[in-house]
Amino acid sequence: MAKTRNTTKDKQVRLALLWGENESPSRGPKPSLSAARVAETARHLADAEGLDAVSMQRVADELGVSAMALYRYVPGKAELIDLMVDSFGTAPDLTDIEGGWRPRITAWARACWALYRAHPWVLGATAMRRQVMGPGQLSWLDAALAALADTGLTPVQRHDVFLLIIGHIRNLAQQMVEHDADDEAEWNQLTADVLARHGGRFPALMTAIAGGGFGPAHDDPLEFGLTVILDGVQDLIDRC
Amino acid sequence: MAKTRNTTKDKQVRLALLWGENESPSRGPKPSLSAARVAETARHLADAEGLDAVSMQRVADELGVSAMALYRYVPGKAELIDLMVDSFGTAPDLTDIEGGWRPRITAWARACWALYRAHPWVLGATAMRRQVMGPGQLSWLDAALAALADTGLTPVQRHDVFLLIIGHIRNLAQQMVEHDADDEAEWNQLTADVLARHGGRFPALMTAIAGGGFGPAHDDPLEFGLTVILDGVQDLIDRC
DNA sequence: AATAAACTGTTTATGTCATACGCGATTGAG
DNA sequence: CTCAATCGCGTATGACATAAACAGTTTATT
Repeated sequence: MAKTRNTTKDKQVRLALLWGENESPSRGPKPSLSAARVAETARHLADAEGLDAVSMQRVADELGVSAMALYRYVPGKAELIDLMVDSFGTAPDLTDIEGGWRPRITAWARACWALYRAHPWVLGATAMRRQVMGPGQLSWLDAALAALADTGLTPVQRHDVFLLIIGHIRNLAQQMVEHDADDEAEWNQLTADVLARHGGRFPALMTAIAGGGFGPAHDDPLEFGLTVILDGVQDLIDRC
Repeated sequence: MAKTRNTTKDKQVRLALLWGENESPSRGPKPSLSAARVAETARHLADAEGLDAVSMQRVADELGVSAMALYRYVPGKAELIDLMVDSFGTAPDLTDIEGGWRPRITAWARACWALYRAHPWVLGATAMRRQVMGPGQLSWLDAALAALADTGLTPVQRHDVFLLIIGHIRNLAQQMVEHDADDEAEWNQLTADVLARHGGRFPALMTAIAGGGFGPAHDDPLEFGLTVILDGVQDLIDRC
């Protein structure tokens, strides 16, 4: 109950924190930390050891304070994660890119993918929960929509295309998280054993495996899906 | 450390459980439950109250046993969730569908999407962790690959197309989880307030909002992305 | 039939987590 | 100078997964 209960006040606090709109207090001791510093520490921790390593206790240890001290700067863990996600700064400037919408949105996608690949925990930090967008995330959204401005698509369609592309990137990130080289081989072996026993029930799968369809991942995982999606978008544009 | 440590034995146990390959013991009292019954109970719980409601304690309560009793049937929570996911049975038969690959894979996608929409927790149950596929999941994979058999694409390409489509479905499910009608309006209002203060930094976004690009979701969320992707796949086929 | 082994469900304990509550210390506003 | 606001912290609390030890039950072996 309390978990899902969100008052409007809570939401305002959450947004204000993200947008740096909190007035600083006049009385009392000088704070030794700041929300940004806490978020930065948590981010380094996530980069180094993954999202699971980010507990309030651990972040506090890293900063040399007690766990409860963090709550003076951040309302709770959810808001801390919001801050971590938004702390990557704004999207790169794509306005100089020549050649129309396709090179521009491609460059956007590559930049976004680079971010997800460098910081895989962002996926877990933004999955399965209401996303509260701060200036950083909004700038990425803005950049993508700007890249699609001259397509002739409607605003709704442009938004849909954006969702499709970010979705593709997130899917790749997901597949990457699951991927662990030494583990991979072992699973493949065990699954092959199982299939040897039950393979008859999955003819298309057996054919695909025999044809190498489950071999090692591509050099450039983004390429295939992005091409397919953008070809489809081109068709959509042509139809209008 | 212990969390990520998986021996080969563990993996074999996990797969055997999923494939129902465990020999039943000869001595000792008759078990009052079974792995399948535990999984079924957990699944009902997840359907009714979401994945967060599925704790070992809660599932045990539901079955009228102590929490630890479950460990006689399931090695741990992760394996229980594997079972829950795989308990949906096999994919529908698509071989009767006329008109080539496109109607077939479309039917597959709609069936898959229906499953995700009816049981949104499946997304959370399969995200961010190594997927152990049982007979149920493999049958869905097999059906999708079979639908793409006559495209002339390579096995690798067919697998990639599959990943693209399942990814699209999962993205929609993700967006659906985040969506909560009463909540939605409130967030939109608060975000609009923020944008009124900082909107100048996001011109393309402001244009999109003014043009209705962030209005209510589509009647058929699957349609747009699926059409774009399959058009792209058609282009790919034509190029070969 | 007697015994031992295998298996049952349970109680109790451990460790991790987020976070509510209240304390004494600090400090700027009046 | 005084005091209320604010600081950082210690100490709960309750949820969670699961390890360990135990007592009762059933069957295979002797």
